[in-house]
Amino acid sequence: MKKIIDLLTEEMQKAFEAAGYDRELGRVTLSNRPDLCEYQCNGAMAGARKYHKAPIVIAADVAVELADSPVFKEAAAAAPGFLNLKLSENFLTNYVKEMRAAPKFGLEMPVRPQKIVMDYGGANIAKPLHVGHIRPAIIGESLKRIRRYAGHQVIGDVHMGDWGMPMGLVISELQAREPDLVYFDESYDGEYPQDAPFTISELEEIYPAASAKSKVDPEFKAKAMEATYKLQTGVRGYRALWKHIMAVSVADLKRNYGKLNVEFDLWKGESDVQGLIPKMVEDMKAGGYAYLSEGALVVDVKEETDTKEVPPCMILKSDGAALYNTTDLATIMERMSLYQPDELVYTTDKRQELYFEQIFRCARKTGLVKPETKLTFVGFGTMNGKDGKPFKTRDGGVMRLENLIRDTQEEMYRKIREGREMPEEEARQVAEVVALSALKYGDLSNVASKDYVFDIEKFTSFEGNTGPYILYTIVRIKSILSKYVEQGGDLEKAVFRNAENESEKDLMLQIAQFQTTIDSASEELAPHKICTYIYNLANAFNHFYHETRILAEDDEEKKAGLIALLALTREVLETCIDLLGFSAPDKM
RNA sequence: GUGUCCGUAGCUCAGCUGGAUAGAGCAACGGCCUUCUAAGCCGUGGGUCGGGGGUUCGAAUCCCUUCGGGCACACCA
Repeated sequence: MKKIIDLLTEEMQKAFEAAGYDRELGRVTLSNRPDLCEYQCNGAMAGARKYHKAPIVIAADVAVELADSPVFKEAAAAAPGFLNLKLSENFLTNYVKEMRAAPKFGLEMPVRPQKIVMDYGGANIAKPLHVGHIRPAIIGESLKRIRRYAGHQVIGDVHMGDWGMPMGLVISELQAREPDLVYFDESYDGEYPQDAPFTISELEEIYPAASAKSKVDPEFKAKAMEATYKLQTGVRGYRALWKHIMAVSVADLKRNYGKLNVEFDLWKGESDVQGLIPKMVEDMKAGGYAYLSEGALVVDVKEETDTKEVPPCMILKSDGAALYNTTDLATIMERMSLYQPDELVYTTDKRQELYFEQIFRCARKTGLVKPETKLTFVGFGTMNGKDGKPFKTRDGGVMRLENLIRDTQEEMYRKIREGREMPEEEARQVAEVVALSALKYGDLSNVASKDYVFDIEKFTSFEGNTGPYILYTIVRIKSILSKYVEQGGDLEKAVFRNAENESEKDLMLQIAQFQTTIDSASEELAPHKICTYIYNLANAFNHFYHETRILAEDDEEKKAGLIALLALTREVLETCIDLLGFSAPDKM
């Protein structure tokens, strides 16, 4: 179904036309003076010059045409030339009624759905996730859900760092500790064991140890480099060991991302595209794109219109080795051939913007992507501590993501026990759900590209613009609805009635903004717009709730109408938080 | 140096395809629970939208300039 704003604009355009003015002037917007009106149109002022008339005269002419409108209850011209609009209750009721009956609340599906690959994980093998991984996970997951809901086909890829020196370091350290492992016996030609010779916690200890050792022990470093080389050239035992590292690590990553309610369709990594590199490089040379500069193989990506200097995109280092660029370009190539996507979306730290600009230009120039393939970079800011600097543990280290989640859960648990009578077990479970909302809403409610301050007190608060406040609102609604059902009511049969007061109408007006919100959040890749929306919606509901008796209403038809409104509010809120990547408990 | 993002209430932030009196939350203060979750609701105080100039009937929003800050600028990822 059409967005409410479009229906209003159509009605307004008809009125402009009927009054003898250009219909294009009839654009309706949300009111910025809620005390005066619900929607407004500023077209009369824009048309003043064209028609050599005072804006107020034009506005008055148009208002006359709207006198019998079935859409507007009131259309008043106000100085200097505003058209102040109030909706007819019938129109609004029908609109929300239709929303509840329609799939996705009437959100229009794209004429041509896009196939989109989203790259948003960036986890590294053999290294635990840390706080730096939280933003790509939260934002990327939400963007994926939003675009999917908007009707597109989205493939999420974690794109792991699973190749290169870190792998060699782990293998060498393992060899130093357990030289007798069969993997290091080059004469061995039997099957390797099914089970890995280490656990995830051992692995997590091995890597930092190896990394530290390589910085002070040149001999060890040389060994690690050799191991890296052997792995990359396919020495059997090293490959087998690497597979163990992968399996153990990926299982752990899945568990940790799972805690964040983050899922990937693809668990591909840098290793998957290594085989594509030689041909890609050859093609770039053969096509005349790549040339040697200061010993390195590069592709120029400057453009005429540049106002800044854009350095060339490096394909191979001067020693002939591949680098991150090489892998990223090869990954683009692989994605194009496997999935033929219409768009590739990268969600990474905004500091990588120039880098991706180079990569995108290079991919375009060398024909890795089609001219119409969209390449999108979504850069996010840093999560800072209260001191305004990148978030650190108390002793200045990098905090594990697991610990950040755990701390948040504990804080949430403490608050629940403080404010509610709830058995410990249940409180733990509720705390988990609510903590996730605190973490995610705290992140997503900010504009993604900006830095934000991680304030556990603020995020876990039940007051103000927070995840817990949204959940609390949902829980209140759920509670009433379940009581209504207990008393023999049927949610599906509840029929809307016209709003009888301002707070009820305002709630309906808020609900009717759903499609507009989802559309712009999807197009602009902006989850914070959904946060703003549900905060407004939750406020509208709480205001309404405060002054309306629902279950105590004697008039059964009226009660059913209120219930229908509650049910729809709940459905919209729950849909929205699902797009943000969290959910609500039944009680809290 | 070049480019880029940002500067809005004491604090944390919305608003920026120009529109009426610049909005929230927190913090402060004051009200509202015999009634569906008071983790709620209502109200009060708090601002030269960094400064200056311009465009416009109208600028937090667009343009220029200036100050202050963050970030990025080929062999890291």
